[in-house]
Amino acid sequence: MVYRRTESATQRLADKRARILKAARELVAEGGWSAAQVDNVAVKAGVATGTVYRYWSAKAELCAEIVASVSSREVSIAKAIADADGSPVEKLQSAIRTFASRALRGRRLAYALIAEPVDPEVETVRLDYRAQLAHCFERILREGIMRGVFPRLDPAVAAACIVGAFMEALVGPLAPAKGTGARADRHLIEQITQFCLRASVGAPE
Amino acid sequence: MVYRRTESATQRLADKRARILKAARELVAEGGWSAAQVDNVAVKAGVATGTVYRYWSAKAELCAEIVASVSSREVSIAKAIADADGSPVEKLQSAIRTFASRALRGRRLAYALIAEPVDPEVETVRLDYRAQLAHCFERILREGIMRGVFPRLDPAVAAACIVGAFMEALVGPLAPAKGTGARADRHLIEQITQFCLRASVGAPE
DNA sequence: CGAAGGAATGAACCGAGGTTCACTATCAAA
DNA sequence: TTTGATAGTGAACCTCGGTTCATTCCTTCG
Repeated sequence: MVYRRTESATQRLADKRARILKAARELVAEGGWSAAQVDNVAVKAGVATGTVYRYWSAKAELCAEIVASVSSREVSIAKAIADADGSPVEKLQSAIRTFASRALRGRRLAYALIAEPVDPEVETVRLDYRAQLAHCFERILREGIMRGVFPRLDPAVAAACIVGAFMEALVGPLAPAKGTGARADRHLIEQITQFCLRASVGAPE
Repeated sequence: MVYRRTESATQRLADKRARILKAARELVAEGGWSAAQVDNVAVKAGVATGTVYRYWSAKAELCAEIVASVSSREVSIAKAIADADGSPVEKLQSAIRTFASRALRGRRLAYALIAEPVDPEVETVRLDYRAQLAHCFERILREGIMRGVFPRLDPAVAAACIVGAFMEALVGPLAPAKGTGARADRHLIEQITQFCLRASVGAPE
């Protein structure tokens, strides 16, 4: 008598896995990595502590999966922009604006994923994400330089500067997560975009 | 019979205090905050664990003092530049270059002081430092805008962008502390300066 | 229904690291 | 030299969080 999982049973498992993952992600989004203790996650997911270890062999793996799943979405968006048609200026502007506005929608999560350090294992995944993101900017910059519309600059350094600039301006000073309202957010995004654009392109509008 | 410390005894105490502080700072400079465990610090300072608590009531206080002492020097330098005579462009350039080159001399320490999170208590001190630093840039920017030599931009946001830009470009990608040599360092500093300058001033050279 | 095996449980375990404290060593005043 | 007070010691303690595992629950299949 071999136990064979029904389709619905498999589904239930997957659901539970997803539920735990979601709970963990939400905790990170609310209070950063330190809020995502295994016990907390379990409680929030309506599950026992040990159950978490049925799906991930260690906490670090769970965290890594959160980083990977959330950030892969962001990176693919950035890639799409970099690959699209259009002038480098437009693309750069679009990439910065898009990324900034998306990050603002979940500041705490964005901070946790971009800046807040974690276990070395998770760190690897996170740095990879950041590198990929920077790489998207780098490609756009490089294109602009080749076409002669951007001034001569080291694309790698400039890309890092761009990433750093909105990291700090968006999620850095907001550590106490002040909800400043949509109006202020728009202003912030606009200013950051201007800053990076001017730095990369030379002239603003 | 009242015990009164001799001058030399007081001196010895101060020396020991300084020695412990230095040991802790060096550990942070080598391996970040996590390397500065109380036991490690004590060993490095040639002192027993408990002795540390004779000079600081908690580890957080020791850490806070490290942050404060190192960063106050940096801030005062930045302030001096902001206060000096000269055109805003020159001052901005000088401030960025100075800060970047100083940070590069001790990347790991710079990272720990600028970016790496710690206990909330220490965090307060660190954020204060970062805010002061940003404020120096903000003042220079504001002056440039008032004089009409800088384009219109939100000085607070731009200052945050500047700080973030070199934070990322200088100490961000260097997590594995790659010693790239003086030549590469100079290039890096030059590029970052250009980037920030162009963003703030409009035209590069 | 009943056996078999996977899924879930949560209390106990364990290591890491900060902190304490009873004790010893040292120093200055009498 | 004795004595009162401070400095120094380091093993033990405590807390926090991740991990384990003996036990129980639940689902499938004969």
